[in-house]
Amino acid sequence: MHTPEPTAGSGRRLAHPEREEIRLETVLHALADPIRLRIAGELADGHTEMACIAFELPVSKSTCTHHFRVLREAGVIRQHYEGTARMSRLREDDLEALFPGLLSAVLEAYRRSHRPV
Amino acid sequence: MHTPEPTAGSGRRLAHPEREEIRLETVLHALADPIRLRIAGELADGHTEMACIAFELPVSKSTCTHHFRVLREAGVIRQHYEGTARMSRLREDDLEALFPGLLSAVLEAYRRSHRPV
DNA sequence: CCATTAGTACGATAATCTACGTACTACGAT
DNA sequence: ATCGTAGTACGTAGATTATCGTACTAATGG
Repeated sequence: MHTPEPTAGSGRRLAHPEREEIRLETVLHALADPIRLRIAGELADGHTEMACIAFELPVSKSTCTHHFRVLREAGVIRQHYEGTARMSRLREDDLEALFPGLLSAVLEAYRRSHRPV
Repeated sequence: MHTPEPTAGSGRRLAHPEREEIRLETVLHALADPIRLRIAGELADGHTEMACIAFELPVSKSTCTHHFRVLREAGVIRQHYEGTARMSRLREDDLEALFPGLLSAVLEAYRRSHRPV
């Protein structure tokens, strides 16, 4: 096997769960971390699509990679490459279909808790 | 110190966070565990008030205590003694005031995921 | 070709979490 | 007073998680 992978699309492969594979506990766990909740919050508020670097998170690059992977594997975000940048967006349609009102309630709660009143 | 505590009320003290102290991340974390999600689900569906033993959870007594404490300290449930039984109920009013729609969305999602269609 | 940029993979470490058993306490009933 | 019931407290083992640094890769631009 000298031709390991066709390297389809933009070159790098990203594993996403299918809609039916998304589990409630996993989604809640993904959103229970402050860094990841903030990522979801920023994706929801204005920046529907963002590269990882644009978040300016208070953690190292590799920790950042880790958190985006947790969100992606939980089914909270969808990622694809654009050049060297990995763009992320919320899977609002899938989550809404599976767990109606859940994501929007979390995001609204996030706004209330983390923004000055 | 021979009179350690007034032992008020039903005898044993239980620490609950005030409404303002309840944090979104902590609530999500509390609900992200399968056992605790199930507890919340059973409290929501018919048994507004239940003793710990009545849940028949597939874990030991001490683990059971642990999970109820996580839920209580997160602000998800309120507990009080009735004889030797510790009764639990969801803090629906507090959670609804803080995070509107969140608890009901989680519970509805739980019903969809964990009950046969 | 070389440098830069954006991000991954791997390995380590420290913290946190879940689970358990054992010993204990508080209440109610006999 | 003693017993059973419901649950806690404590110590601990094992798993998972968050964090980091270092080394690497893939795309873009000189």
